[in-house]
Formats: sequence, structure tokens, C-alpha cells
Amino acid sequence: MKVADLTGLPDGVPEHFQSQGIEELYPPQAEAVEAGITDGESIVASIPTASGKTFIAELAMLSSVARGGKALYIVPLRALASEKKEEFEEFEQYGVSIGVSTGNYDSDGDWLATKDIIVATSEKVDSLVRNGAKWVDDLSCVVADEVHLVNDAHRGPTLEVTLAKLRRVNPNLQTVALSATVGNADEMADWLDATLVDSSWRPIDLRKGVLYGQALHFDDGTQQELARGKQKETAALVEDTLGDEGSSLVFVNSRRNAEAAAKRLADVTKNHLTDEERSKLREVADEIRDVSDTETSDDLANAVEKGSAFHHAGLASEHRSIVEDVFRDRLVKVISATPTLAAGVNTPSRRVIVRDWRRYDGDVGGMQPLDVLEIHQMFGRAGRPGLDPYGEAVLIAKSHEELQELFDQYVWADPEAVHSKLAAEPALRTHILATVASGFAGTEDELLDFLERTLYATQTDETGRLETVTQRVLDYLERNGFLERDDRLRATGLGHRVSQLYLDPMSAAEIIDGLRAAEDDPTALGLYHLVSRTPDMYQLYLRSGDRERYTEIAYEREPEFLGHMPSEFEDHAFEDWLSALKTARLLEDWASELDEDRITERYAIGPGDIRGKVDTAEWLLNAAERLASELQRSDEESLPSATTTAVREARKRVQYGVEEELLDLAGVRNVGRKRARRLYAAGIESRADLREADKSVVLGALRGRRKTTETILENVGRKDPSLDDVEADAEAKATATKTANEAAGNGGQQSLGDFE
DNA sequence: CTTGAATGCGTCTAGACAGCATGTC
DNA sequence: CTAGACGCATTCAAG
Repeated sequence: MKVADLTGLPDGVPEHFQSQGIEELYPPQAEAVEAGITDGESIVASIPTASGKTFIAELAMLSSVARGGKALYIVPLRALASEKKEEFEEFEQYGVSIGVSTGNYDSDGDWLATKDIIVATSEKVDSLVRNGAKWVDDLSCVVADEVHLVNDAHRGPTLEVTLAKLRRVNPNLQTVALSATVGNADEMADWLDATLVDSSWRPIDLRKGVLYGQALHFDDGTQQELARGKQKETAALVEDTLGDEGSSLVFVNSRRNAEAAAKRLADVTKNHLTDEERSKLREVADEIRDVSDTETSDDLANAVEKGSAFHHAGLASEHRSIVEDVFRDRLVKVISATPTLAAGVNTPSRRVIVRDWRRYDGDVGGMQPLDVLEIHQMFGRAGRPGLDPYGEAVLIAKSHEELQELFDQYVWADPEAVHSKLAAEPALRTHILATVASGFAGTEDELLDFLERTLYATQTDETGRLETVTQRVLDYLERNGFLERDDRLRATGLGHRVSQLYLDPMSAAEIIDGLRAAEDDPTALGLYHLVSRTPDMYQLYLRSGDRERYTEIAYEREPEFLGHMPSEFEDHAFEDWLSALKTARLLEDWASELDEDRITERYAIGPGDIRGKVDTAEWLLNAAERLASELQRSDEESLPSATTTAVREARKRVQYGVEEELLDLAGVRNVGRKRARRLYAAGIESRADLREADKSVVLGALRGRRKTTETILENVGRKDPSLDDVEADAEAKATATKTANEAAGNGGQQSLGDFE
């Protein structure tokens, strides 16, 4: 089938595809068209990565828009939302407008209502539905990307319930589900009343193989000899690819392994760089060092300089995108990565090397083999369409038996079936409350009727399981005052609040208990601990020595904690409580202006983890603040207003990462924790001071940076921000430098002594 | 005495969505 | 109850 034969698309779009060199549809795309994708028919496409899924989605969405409709594209990750948005913006020239909505990149509801195609994460869509976004009713087409994630215990149920809700609101909704190849795509098609397009066709060849010793065995029966002397397997494979001007992606099972591998592989790649590449890489390395002043950042820069990089979730998001970009530009020749990269933005590579195919799993207490699906996702990164003649995916075997085992287990094996995880209590807790609160169900029968529309219901034979868990969850929600239950189901004011705030009801209950237990002014640490022990904050790992360390802090600061502290003998509860204390201490350090590199060192985490923790804390403290005012509205024994004030202040302190006295200054645009501290040290203690102060002092405090100083003065609303004829005040400058140096060692008085 | 390979032992373990109101160094 | 790579320290042999 030719692109020119496509009908029903906006004017100019078929020609646009042709100008991109797309003449002929790929077989699975043609199959989708035959199944009526451009006529509003629902499709489940279960096809390999990089075999033209996006094009199928575009056909559905654009034809739907051409008929006057509105389309929604659901992604699993925020990073993918911006990637897709950029891809779809190509069509703006044909009058199709694009909007994005994720937690951190938001456009308000009314603005989204005017867009033809909206890209959003599944949680954001769920939240928009809960909050009654009106444009949801106007949707004519929804595309769910990576729909096999319904298998994920934590986030799968959200996708499942969201699709069920969207289809309930609009029974004629065209549903397009894009999935990796899975064992039971037919069940998903069944669930969504869609036609199944199931294909293993790929636009470029993928050769799969296993390396054992010197021999690389491929699935087509061929073998390649790999000269490798004393070189490790991975290094030899990377070197071999480089000989063919190709790049490699190495998947390993831990962050530490990723960093160690990148360091070792740098010794291989450094010999394959041109002078031009070397100098460009030096610039990139400087850029990396600028992102953050931490060891991770340094290690990454050192590797990148030599043409190697690592990639994992402990990196700052800027680090991640730099690494991805520079790999796509072929400057960096190899990335050693944890599985983040397999699920994330598009980073294709000539050769994919899966070094570790087992991963530690605390629940079983040992190494567990990865799912076939997961390994295939990694394999799918091999081969760049249009650039590589073929892609290669290689596993590494350490014994002859393993060689055969890996072929059977991963090369020849079909991926597993995906199974809905909706019947788990934590998932139902949040979705049942939301379903009732946003009016999808007014009685228990209606609730069960709604749950019948989910994948779970179509998959299970076990009758009654859903009913039983539903009853337990309803009891829980009623007991905690989120629902009222007689012959009907009704969300209370508090219940509505919790649903809108997108909180796990259990988190909300914990926060409410804590706030009620707070007698007078709660401290920041007390509040940080409160939000850190909710299920919405994921726990830091307690390392050796941590148990004793934090037990000691727990007793020292016992009066600050809100609510009951479990006894040391309730082993599990106490460990969790301590782990939350560790998180709380991290937040306290951050809000006490301790330097980033000290924090990463002290808690053995990456710069990206700090950001993650701080963001979550900010979100939960905001929720706590709203819950406090909701309680004040509805409660008999209303909370003291000092509590709300304390929560707000604790939130602002983590938000800016500063002590209380800097809150005013840190709110000024372009003034962060460091600059605020320097200004304060120079005697400028508030925005008012900043508007009045001697310009030379301000300039000195900002260490003589004229452009920055002007911008800041402008942002604070100073009438005449110009710095002409102003020289930096020497004393202020000296103080600023001194403050900077001290800050490196001191993160607020109360933090000292506990560790050193 | 130096260097470096071999061996032993303790340590630690992937990922990442959401609210709200505006913007780091 | 279950594993295994890394990194540091110690040991041992060659030069």
C-alpha cells in the first residue's frame, strides 16, 4: 500500500509523508489501514520497537482530527511526552495543534481544550478525568503507547482504569493500543473491542546472538570469531563494533555496574576518536560538570571525554538528555545503562549488549532472570533505521550450558503474557475512591459494573476475587472518612480532596493522623518524616550502620515526630520508620542548604535522586497543606492554624532548599539557594532590601557577575537595574566567596555532629 | 624493594507517576 | 533458604 493511497487525512499530510521519503507503508501499517485505522476503527498493534508504531498512531489521530475530532496520546514517561510532542509538531503546518500535559510541564485545562492532539502521561490523564476536565468528553481518538505496561503492578492499573473511564465517557471512542510483542495481545484486543494487528516484521534486520568465549553465535546459524585476547567480553564486543564504525549499548543490572563499565569501556573508545571528536567531547564534558558539582557528574564527564558514558536514574535529568543527545550524534560510542534506557526516549544503536540478564530481587533474596519482554525491549534498541544496515543484539554466556540456556530462554523464546494487576489492594484503594468521587459509580453494583470493563475482569476466571477486595477497600475508605456507604456510595469532602490531590488514600490517612497528633508547632523534620513514611514516597535503602545511626537520631529527636513511633522490637515497622527518617534527614539537609555533593555522598545517592525526593516531598507537603485546610473546614476539633503555617513553611524550605530566613529572597526569579545565601551574607535580607541596596554591594555579593545581577535586579522590580558605572564592592565579594566555601562544608548547624 | 596479578571478603542491589503556581547556578 | 559484580585489602611471585 502506498502513502498516496491514504484517504481521510488532513490536506497536505500524505504529501508531507512523501516528502519525508515515505512512499510505501510497512506491512503492519498497511494491515492497520486495512483494519480501518483511518476510519475510526479500534486497533491493538502488537509489533516490535522501531517498526513504525508512531506512524500508525499518527494515521489514527490525524484522520480523527480531519473529521473534526480530538485525539489523546498517552505515554508512560514524562520524557516521552516531550519527545512525542516534538514529533507531532510537524503537523502544525497543516493546521493541527498540539498540547502537552504532564505533572511538571503543564498547560491549563482551558488551553488544552483548544488543541487537536494532546500528549499526556497516564497519571495526568487520570488526574484530569478526576478533576472533570471538560475536553475529555470531546475526545474521538485515544492512543495508548506501551500498553503492555498494564502488567506493571504499580502503574499498570492506572492505565487500565483510565482507558476504561475514557471509553465509558465516550462509547464511540476510537482506541488504538500500541504494544511491544507480548504473549496475549489477543486478550487486549478483546478487552478494547479492537482489531488485532500482530506482527514481528521489522524495517531493518535484527540479528540476535550469544557470545561464549571467542565465538559469537547468531540466531541464523552463523558464527563470528571475536579476537579478544585478555579483553573482557563486553570490551571486545564494543571494540568489534567500533571497527565497523558502529556504536554499542550495554545493559547491566545496577547503577554501580553501569558506572564501572563506562569507566572500563572508556579505555576502549578513547583509541577510536578523531581529534575533532575529542575536542567536541571535551566541551560536552564541561557541560556535564556544569550541571552539578558532584562525584557522579565528574565521573560521567571523565568517561564522556573518552567517548563512553553511563546512564541511570540517579543522573540529573540534564545529564540524561546530554548523554542521549551526544550518543545520537555518534560522539559517544557506548552507553552503559540500567534498564531505564530501554524504556525511555529513542536511543538506537548498532549493537546492543545485554551483559546482565539477572537482577537482584529482595523479595526472593537473590538474582532473578529478567522477563523475556524486558530483554526484548533492550534488543529492540538495536539498529538505527536508515543508518545501520542491520542491528545486533548480543547476550553473554559464561559457560557452554548457559549458551544453550540463553538461546532457549531469550533468543528463541516468545515474550510472556501480560496480566492485569488491578486486583491488588493498593491499586484498588486509589481507583475505587476516584471512581466514586468523580461520579462513575454511585452504588456498589455500579462500581462492580465499572470494574467489569477493565482488562482484569476479562482476564480472570476467579469469580469473587474482585468483589472481596472491593469490599475490603470500601471498608477501609469508609473507616478513614473518605467514603460514606449506605444504599449508595458517596465520597466525603475529604474523599473528594484526596482523589483530586491524586494521593494514595493510605498516604492521606497517614498525613491526617500525623497532623491531628501534632499538638503545637510541628518542626520541619517532623513534617518531612510524616510525608516520607507515606506509600507515595519511595524508601531509601538502609545501608550497613544506618540502623544504629538513625536509631540514635530517632531517640534524640523523638519529640519532633508526629504520631506513634513503632517499638524497636517491631522489626519490620521499625525498619520502615527508620528508612523514612533517613529520607526526612535528607530533606532536612537540603532545606538547611547543605551542598549537593555532600548530600549525594552522605546518603550514597545520585543528584537525580535528590531532585526526585525533593519533588515528591514538595508535592506531598502541598497535599498536606490542602488536607489541613480541608480538616479545618469540616472538623469539629479543628487543627491549630499554626500547623498549617508550619506545613507551608516546611514545603517552601524544601522547594527552595533554604533556611527560613532566605524564603523571601529565594522566591525571586534567578535567585536560588546559593545566591540567596550570598546576598543575605552581604546584609541584603529581603526583596525590599534588594530593591534598595547599594548596587555595588549586590554586584559584589553575586561575585561580580554583571549580567546575572542586572537580571536579578530587574526581576525583583527595581526601577533602574542598570549597572553602568557600578563596580563590585570588594568586601561583599570577599564575603560571598567565603560563604561559598563555607557552604561546601557546613549545611546548617543542627546537621553537624551527627555524622562527623 | 617494587610492581602487579591472584585471592579473599564485605557490601550492596532498576525504575519514577502525581498538585500548584511560576522559574536554578 | 536462594546471587554475583565490584572494590578494597591482603598475599604472593616475578623482576
